[in-house]
Amino acid sequence: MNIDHDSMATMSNIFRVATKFRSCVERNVLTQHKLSFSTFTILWIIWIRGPQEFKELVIDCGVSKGTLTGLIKGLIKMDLVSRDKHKTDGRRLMIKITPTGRRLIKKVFPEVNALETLLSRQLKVKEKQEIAKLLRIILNTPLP
Amino acid sequence: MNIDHDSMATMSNIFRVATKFRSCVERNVLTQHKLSFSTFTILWIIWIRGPQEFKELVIDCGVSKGTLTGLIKGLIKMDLVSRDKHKTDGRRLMIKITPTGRRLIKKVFPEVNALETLLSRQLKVKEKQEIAKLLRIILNTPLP
DNA sequence: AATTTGTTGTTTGGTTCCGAACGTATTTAT
DNA sequence: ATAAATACGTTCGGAACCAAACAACAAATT
Repeated sequence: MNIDHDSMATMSNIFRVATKFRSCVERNVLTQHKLSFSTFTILWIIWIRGPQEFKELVIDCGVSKGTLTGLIKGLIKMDLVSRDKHKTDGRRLMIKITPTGRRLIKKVFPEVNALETLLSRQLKVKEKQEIAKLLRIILNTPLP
Repeated sequence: MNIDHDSMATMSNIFRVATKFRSCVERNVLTQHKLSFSTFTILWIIWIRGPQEFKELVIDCGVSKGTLTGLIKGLIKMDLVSRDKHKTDGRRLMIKITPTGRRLIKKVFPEVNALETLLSRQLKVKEKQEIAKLLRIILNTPLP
C-alpha cells in the first residue's frame, strides 16, 4: 500500500486544529451572542471589506448559496445586516452591515482574536507567518 | 483596535484550506461510496488503529457524542462497522470494522490520499513536515 | 423584437450536526 | 448495603448544511 504520509499528516492536522478552534470559539464566544461560526464569518467579512455581493460571500464563507440565503435571512431578522438590490443588475444582491451589526462585531471579534492568540501562543511570530504563507500556497493550488 | 494579525491570518487560512479540501473529497470521492467526511473518518481510524471506544471516537472525529451515535448507526446499517459491549464495563462500547468496511476503506483511502498529495504538490516535503510539526504544537496547546 | 442562453439567488428535500435532557451502568461515600 | 455522584451512550429538537430544481433577470442570437 502506497501512502503519502507527509501530505496525510499535514491535512489531518489542519482538520484537527480547525475543529478544535471552531468548537472553542462557538462555545466560549459566539453562542452568547446568538451567532454561529458562519454568521460570524459573514459579519466579519462585510465589516472588514465593506458591502459584498452575495456570490462573493458564497466563496469566502465556504458555504453553498442555498445555505447562505438562510444565514442572511437570519442575520436580517436580528437586524445585523441588510440586503439591497444591485443598482444596475437586478439579479445581484449587495449585503451590508447595519449599525447594530457593527456594534456587535466590534465587541465579538476581539474576543475571537484573543482565542486565536491564545491557541497559537507557543509559536513564534515567524512560525505563524510561515504557516500562513505555506497555507496560502495550498489555497492557490487548483483542485478538481 | 488592537488585533493580532499573525494569529488571525494563520487561523483563517487553516479554515479555508480545511473547507476547500473537505468539499473536494466529499464531491470527488466519498459521495459515490455513500460516505460523509465523518463516517469516512470513523472508518479510517478504526482501520488504522483497530477497535476503538466510542468516547475516543468522539474526540478524534471532532463530533459530539449525540452525532456519533447516529453516524455509527448508519455505518452498522451499511455493514461497515460493528458495535459491541466492553468486556468489563457495561457502559462502554467498542466499535470495530467489518470485512466489508475493510474492503471499502482499502479502496477509498488511497483516493483521498491522492487528493492530499495533489493539493500539497507545490510544497516541498520539508515544508509539509514543518506545517505538520507546528500544527501538532497548536494541538497540544490547552484552550478553555 | 423574440427566442435562446447564461447568471444569480431562492426554495425544497434530505442529511449532518450540536446541546440538553434522558436512561442505564458503575463507582464512591455513608 | 444503600444512596449519591459520576460516567457513558441515546434520544430529541432545532440549526446548519448541500445538491438539485426553480424563478427572475440579463445578455446574446436570430
